[in-house]
Amino acid sequence: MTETAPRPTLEAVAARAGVSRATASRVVNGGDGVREPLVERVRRAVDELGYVPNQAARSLVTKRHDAVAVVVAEPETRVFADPFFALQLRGISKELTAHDNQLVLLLTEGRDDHARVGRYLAGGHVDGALVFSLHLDDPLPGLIRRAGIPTVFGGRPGWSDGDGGDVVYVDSDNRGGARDAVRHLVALGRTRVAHITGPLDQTSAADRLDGYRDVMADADPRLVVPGDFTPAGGERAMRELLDHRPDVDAVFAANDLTAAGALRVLREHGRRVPEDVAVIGFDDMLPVAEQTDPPLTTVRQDIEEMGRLMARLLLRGPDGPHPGEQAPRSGVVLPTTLVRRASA
Amino acid sequence: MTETAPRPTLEAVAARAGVSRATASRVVNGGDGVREPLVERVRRAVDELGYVPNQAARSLVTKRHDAVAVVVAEPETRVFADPFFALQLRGISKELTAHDNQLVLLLTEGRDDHARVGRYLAGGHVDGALVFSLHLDDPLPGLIRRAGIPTVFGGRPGWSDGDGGDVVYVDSDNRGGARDAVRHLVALGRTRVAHITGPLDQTSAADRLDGYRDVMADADPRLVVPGDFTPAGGERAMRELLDHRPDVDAVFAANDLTAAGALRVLREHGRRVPEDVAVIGFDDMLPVAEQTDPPLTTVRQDIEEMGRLMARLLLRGPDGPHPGEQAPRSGVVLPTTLVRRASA
DNA sequence: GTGAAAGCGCTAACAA
DNA sequence: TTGTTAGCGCTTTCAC
Repeated sequence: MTETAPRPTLEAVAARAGVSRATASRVVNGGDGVREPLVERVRRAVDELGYVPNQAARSLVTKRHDAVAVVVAEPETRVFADPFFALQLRGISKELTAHDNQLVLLLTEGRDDHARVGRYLAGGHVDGALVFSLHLDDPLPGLIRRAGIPTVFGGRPGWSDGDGGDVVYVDSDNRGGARDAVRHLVALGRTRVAHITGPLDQTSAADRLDGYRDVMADADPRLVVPGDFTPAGGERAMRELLDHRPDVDAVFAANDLTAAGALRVLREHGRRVPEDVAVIGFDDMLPVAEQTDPPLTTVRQDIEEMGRLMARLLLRGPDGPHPGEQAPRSGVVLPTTLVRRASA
Repeated sequence: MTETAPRPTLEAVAARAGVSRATASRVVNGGDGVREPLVERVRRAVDELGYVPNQAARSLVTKRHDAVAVVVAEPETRVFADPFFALQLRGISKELTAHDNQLVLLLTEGRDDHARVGRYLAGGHVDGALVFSLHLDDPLPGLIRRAGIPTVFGGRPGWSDGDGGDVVYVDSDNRGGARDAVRHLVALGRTRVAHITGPLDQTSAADRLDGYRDVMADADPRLVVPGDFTPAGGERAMRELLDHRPDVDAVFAANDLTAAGALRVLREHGRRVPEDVAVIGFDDMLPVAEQTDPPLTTVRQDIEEMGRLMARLLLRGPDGPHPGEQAPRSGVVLPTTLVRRASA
């Protein structure tokens, strides 16, 4: 990596504009309290020299970094196999950019990485962290709390906080969305509504199951079969379902991928969808939901907005754009909507 | 964003270990030329205090940042709708982590963003950039070259470099992979092999078309129809194909998504795959290729490895881990392999 | 081998 | 309003 040409310093700008470094600094940082003609001269000098502030020097004294870490625990490849995370990332990026913050991405792959991430966060490189922690037993949240930097979680964390829930997170209404889906199936006249769950150590999956149970309180336990958010898991579960309860007339799958798998098995067994079995997914992952046969009725969540909101909450601290307005001390839950297509 | 507790400085470590700041610094940076007992004492002090070096202070003097920007131009949502980019990102992240570098993600959404990114890169926040620039007319590459920082491109850039090709990039062998695919179809005895292209302003798509032509030099031009890397585009193209050349007996689709669309239309028209029409995709995007009906024969590229390699090339400058070993002055092309499943 | 001291580029008191 | 000055925490000559 070759060394680049030395860039002009504030000193150079000040000299060229015929002012002190302090005044030049003031102009660069907004120009409040500097008389117009001077502002003008400094601005010109900045342009002519192509001056860009040295962030390291600035951080050294301000102790701010205008950077936010996005931490993604990634025990499984799955996290990346669907566009879910990418969409959140995009929302986050947009919001951070709007506030002139940089996005530092921290991907973790195991124990060693956890230590590394903990060190990084504790090391004061960033002003805050956005964390995607998927599992109940994830050590990451603990590490991060110990690092003592402002944090917003993506999805409701699985652990309960010892001292009473001042954990900030953004989640979508998994339980409510599941309820809507199942109610829709019931309204369609289905009476033997099954549920293929997600991995229940993730709160999103657990919440969806709860939503199902809210409506189908006393359903046959055999109508609930475990899945894992993958198409293969959906196939397996659907076979089991067909085995134990061949009379099943509706399936609420924990996500679209699972539903896609179920759909395939149903076709394989000659069941018509939705005539014989109605199917509903969750996520409204377009590339999946629109491409299944038939297209999938599903529960939509605004994933990009979740990302934006996370960033907004993080930035909205005492030093944030709205000093008065306190960040919430716990979770924010975004609504979901049922999207009707052909499968139910 | 609340201010966190003041962290221990090198000064504190030195005091605790009973050495000078300079010695403490030496130990923290590897400990060369410091006598063992002192090293030991400093190490202990670091642990006890939980000392983490202040990166801003360090950068201020070293002018290095141990950070690399990943720039992703994202004119279309598509970039994120497939796991392609996510996989590269993962490869990049792994490699950077191994070299203690941070990953700063820069997502761009339009003209304004370009200026912002240019400023950031020129501003000396990072030691280098990994750039994904998809289109021929993208202004980003120019901006970045002007920023004058070491850069590696993901995919062969569409523009040719004025002063003779010292553009470093990593690509996979799109042309060779396409050739293999088409040859395989020919070997199957197919004589009317069609190609559904990708967007031809992307070099990957253009190269795949070239590969097709290498083998099918004098095919009916109507066997080549434009697609856009999406399933919808694949459907459209397949319909056109069936219209103009109902006798088509094989299709090489520019990517798996396109192939999935084509497959659907073929089924719709009662054509059996592979009996009536053999189909091959490109990418081996598992969630797509394995889940189509029938599972897709396709050309695999090692996407994660591309990411790793990009990072490795960037880091391998004069200051990198292998000072002697120069980075290549142009492109590195990774091989592809044909993965046989049921569709051809 | 170790320490003293200078200084990276910037902001923020404080004086003027 | 503007300038002077003192660091922020670290690395790196340069003496010792």
